[in-house]
Amino acid sequence: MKTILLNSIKQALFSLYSIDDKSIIISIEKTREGFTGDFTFVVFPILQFSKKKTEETANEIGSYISKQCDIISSYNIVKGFLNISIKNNIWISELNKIFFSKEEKTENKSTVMIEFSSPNTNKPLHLGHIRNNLLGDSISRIIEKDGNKVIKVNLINDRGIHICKSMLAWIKWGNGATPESTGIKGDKFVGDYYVLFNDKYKKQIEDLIKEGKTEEEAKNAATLLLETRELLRKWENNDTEIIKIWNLMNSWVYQGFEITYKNLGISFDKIYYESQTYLLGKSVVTEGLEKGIFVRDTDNSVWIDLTNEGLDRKILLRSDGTTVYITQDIGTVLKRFEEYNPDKLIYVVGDEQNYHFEVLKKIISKIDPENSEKIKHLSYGMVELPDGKMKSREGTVVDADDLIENMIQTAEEISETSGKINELESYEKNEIIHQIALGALKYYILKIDPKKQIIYNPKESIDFNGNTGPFIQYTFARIESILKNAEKLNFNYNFKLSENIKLSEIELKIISELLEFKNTIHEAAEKYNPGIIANYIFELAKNYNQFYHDNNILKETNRDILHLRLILSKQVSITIKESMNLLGIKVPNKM
RNA sequence: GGUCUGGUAGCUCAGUUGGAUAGAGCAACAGCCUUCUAAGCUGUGGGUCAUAGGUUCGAAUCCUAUCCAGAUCACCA
Repeated sequence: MKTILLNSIKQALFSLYSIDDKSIIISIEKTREGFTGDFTFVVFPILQFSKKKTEETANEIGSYISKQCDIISSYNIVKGFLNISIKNNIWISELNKIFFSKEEKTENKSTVMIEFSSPNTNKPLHLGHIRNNLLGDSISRIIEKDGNKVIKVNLINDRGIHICKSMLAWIKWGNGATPESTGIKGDKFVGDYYVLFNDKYKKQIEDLIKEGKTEEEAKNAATLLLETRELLRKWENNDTEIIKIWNLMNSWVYQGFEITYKNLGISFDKIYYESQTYLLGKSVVTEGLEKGIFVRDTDNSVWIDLTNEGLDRKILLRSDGTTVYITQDIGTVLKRFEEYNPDKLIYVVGDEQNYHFEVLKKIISKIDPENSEKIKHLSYGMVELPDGKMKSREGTVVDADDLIENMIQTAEEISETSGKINELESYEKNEIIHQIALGALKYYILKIDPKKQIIYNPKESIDFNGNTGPFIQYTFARIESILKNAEKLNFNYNFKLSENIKLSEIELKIISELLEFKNTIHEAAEKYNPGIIANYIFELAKNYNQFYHDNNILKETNRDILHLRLILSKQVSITIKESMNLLGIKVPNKM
């Protein structure tokens, strides 16, 4: 419909003022609230070609297209704005089209690999990780829905000096305790030992300073740190005893993560472990050295000089030959292109690493220029508390499991008061409450533009009214209830709507929104922004609620109008379900 | 200090790539349940779009400077 209109305008411009596509970008937009019309064409840019007055130009275009194009019912002009109204029956025929068109399976346009989550095995998941997980999961769904093949990957940070800290603490002070013996969730259990290590280490340093050492000396002399380093050496030399403990502790963590992932409804196609990838980049660096991309310093460390490109010098191999963070990233990038040859490789990582990814792209561009352009860093703002950053060491962390548990409790209370699902079986009730709790949480996080930071105030609970997940779920449940009651009317949905119905303003608005669904998905996929989907559903649900309030659908006596309203409702419910699914949110039939 | 990101109603956020009178939701206030689910609907109040210049028919949107907040610039990851 929009394309027909656009083409007609293009034709008008060409035949009236000989303007072709290339000399100017022609676009139409939705008519603003408060003005008559469905679409608006701004004529100001045309004046330089028409050399006529604004009104006159607008009039010429208006009368040309309304003769040419038979979907137009009327037009009006306000200043330089040409407002065009579309015939009523065209809207209905468009609704017929989307309702009866079978979901065409689009061929996979391209293959997109998305890395997200990437947890550290020392730290239980907190609200920051939740944002990462939800963004990664949602954007995967959106890109897939937009017609691409998506591979979701997770790279678990399971090695390094920090992992040795919790291992050392457990060996020294754990007395053989396990998550089973203590009843603590696996990832929390290990996380506690990490905290314990830091406490003891801090104390040791304080003691050393009291003995008269400087802070610097104390840090190097602390036996705990020396022992940790020794542990790391043993690990890297494949010491069987250490590897055994490492495997054991990791298995606890993974059991814990599994529960949280399941609660969040998140899964991966492939899981990488850093312990298996951390050596990858080394050979690439050696090759690069020979080609002169990298340089070796006098102390034997290897660097890349990016000062010409506005960045700094960056180390790639330490003087002792070991790799750093970015070295393994170089390796995994190249390996992924080799194994899967994705058209895009997206990293969902916080904006604190913007610089890291800038450097990574630059480095790859020197080794493999073609693929470097396919790397995309989906950067998002940190989640912070009103008084600053969450710090696991200081205990100012909003724990993922606790937060989910809180949400479930609130959902339960609200549901209890409303009493609408009280008579259900408890397993069914719990399922619905879980859906609502997670709907509220996910929507709350995802509706915000990823690049903005979120300040989460634990004292103000996440809302269940207004622009929220539950509001949309509620709208869906209401529609489902209507459709269920409508079954008694034995309505046959399989014939097309009569096009002679006069649509109300709100009906027209809803139809026009339904028509935008596909474009919205595409836009969200292009911009890597689930918030666009969230805003879209909210608008749709809000308008539907107004429509619901204004019309008693099932009491309508005119069969044609009843038919229209049922199909409209059904299409809205389908659209809500699909778009909520893009945010990873389930919608209940009752609530 | 250099670089990057953000600053829109008391609070949380939109603003379709430069268009008309800047919009929602919370919170406040006033209404609406004998009628398909009131987690809903309707209405009222609330703004120097951080500030100052510039670009043009037209700026919250583009440019420059300044202020505020955050991130980053490691032989950490």
